[in-house]
Amino acid sequence: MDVLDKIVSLSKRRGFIFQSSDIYGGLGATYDYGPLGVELKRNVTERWWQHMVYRHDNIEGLDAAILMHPEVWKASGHVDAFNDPMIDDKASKYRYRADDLIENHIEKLRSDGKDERADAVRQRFVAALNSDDLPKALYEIIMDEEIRGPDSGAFDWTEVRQFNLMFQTHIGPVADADNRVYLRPETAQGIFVNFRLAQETSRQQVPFGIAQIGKAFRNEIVARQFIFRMREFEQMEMQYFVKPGTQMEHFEEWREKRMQWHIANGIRPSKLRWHEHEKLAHYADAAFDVQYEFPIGWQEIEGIHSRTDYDLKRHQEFSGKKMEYFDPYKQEKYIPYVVETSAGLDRTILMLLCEAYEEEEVEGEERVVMKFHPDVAPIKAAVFPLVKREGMPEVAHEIEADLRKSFNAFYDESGSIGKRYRRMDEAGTPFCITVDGDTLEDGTVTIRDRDSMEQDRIPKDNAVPYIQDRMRGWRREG
RNA sequence: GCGGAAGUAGCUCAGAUGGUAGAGCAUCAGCCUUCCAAGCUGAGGGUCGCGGGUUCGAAUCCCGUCUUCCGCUCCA
Repeated sequence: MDVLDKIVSLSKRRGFIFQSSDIYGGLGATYDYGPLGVELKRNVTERWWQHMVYRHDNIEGLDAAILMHPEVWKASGHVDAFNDPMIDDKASKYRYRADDLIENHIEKLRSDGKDERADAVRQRFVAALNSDDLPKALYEIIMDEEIRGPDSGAFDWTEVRQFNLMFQTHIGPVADADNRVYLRPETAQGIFVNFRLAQETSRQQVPFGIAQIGKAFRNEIVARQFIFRMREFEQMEMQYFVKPGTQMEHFEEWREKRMQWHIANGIRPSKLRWHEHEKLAHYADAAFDVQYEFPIGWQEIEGIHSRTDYDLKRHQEFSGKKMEYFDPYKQEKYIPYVVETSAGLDRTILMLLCEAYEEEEVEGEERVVMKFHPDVAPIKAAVFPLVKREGMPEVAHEIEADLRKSFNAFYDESGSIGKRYRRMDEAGTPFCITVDGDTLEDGTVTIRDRDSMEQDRIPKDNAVPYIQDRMRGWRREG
């Protein structure tokens, strides 16, 4: 059983993450956050909002709708980019993009010196891309050119089928092509289309940013690896609008800030790295991803992209509305450039789960402990009466009620004290307070540290400041 | 979506050749216990993923479907 499987199992067992619609057999690549998971998630989004919006006087929040005008996705390029014509080689069972096959075929003709033929196919290909029935047009080219399977060498194809990665729905009770809308495949466009309104109403001046946390949807052909790739997922992103020509300095500034944020959440720097995009998307002039070393390998959790003025320009073109910013000092107008920080919230959660998961050996027994940074831990402290009598439960409940005024706390009197500690280890609770005989005598309690398993004895009334102090000084060991 | 494998209690699994289900852990209650899951007693929990078929009878055979895993394909 590998580590990811153990994390999946613990997530279900302890109430972090469940498969969606579990009692009906589950819904593919869709997951629900349980009682502990939702706390973890709220802590993360809260920290992100604090870090991005409250600590910067030039960043404003936004919460745009999931449904948007269909033209948005034409302007953004998603209608084209998220529609792939696919064809299967029946011999090898491999699937290919039909347009790629034809482009490669044209390349091959050229390298064989058959330029005339290549030009003819190219012409037909361009016509096909603009045709009303793209799959059929591409299929006919593949047939006429007798393009063979790259892996099998066979000429045995299925029809060309159109894959659309955007979820569709309809406005109004009657479903037809005229009222089709999409569930947003990314949150960024909600920021771009609101750029002018947000800027004017908040009276911000360039450079400034708009931050948003929200759901996005992609009808992924393959969506696996637990919550790493889901069909419904959540993004935390900020678009920073800057003066053209200054984008690289802001790009570097945000790269540094975003990396520090992950480290501040308790991720070891050795498990994080930058990945630079070799081939840039059509809109970008620089793109770096933050990657984390998951049990499944190094994978992206956040992208820092310099998107130029592509998006605002496209919306200006498609909407006919000006997307320019007027600089009152220099008396000049321009379409701002955009530096984007876009983090996957669910991937961040998975990263925190993977980072926290530890198996230790304690006196010959295995101990599973989630070493979350205390600030993201779902439960900050648990309170136990050592035994269920002599008034200890009552005192423990009083302490619990006191703790709950400051943060999420938990009470447990069931099972041996050691068992209760281990339960809280799996929940990642950093502190456990135990009421014992001495508490009844002198009002002190023991407080046990999740990571070291060491105990301090403190006055019970000092529990909250003690915990808050220890949370501030927390460092991941190792 | 294609190919392969799998789907039995919350978890990990056992149930040869078809005769209507078990274990350990977990959970709950009680006892015991003055600090790191291991004592005692008892309880709850499964129409064996779902639907259909074959059969006197199916967890066990056949078909479909859903889900998961692996390999493709895709990935702003």
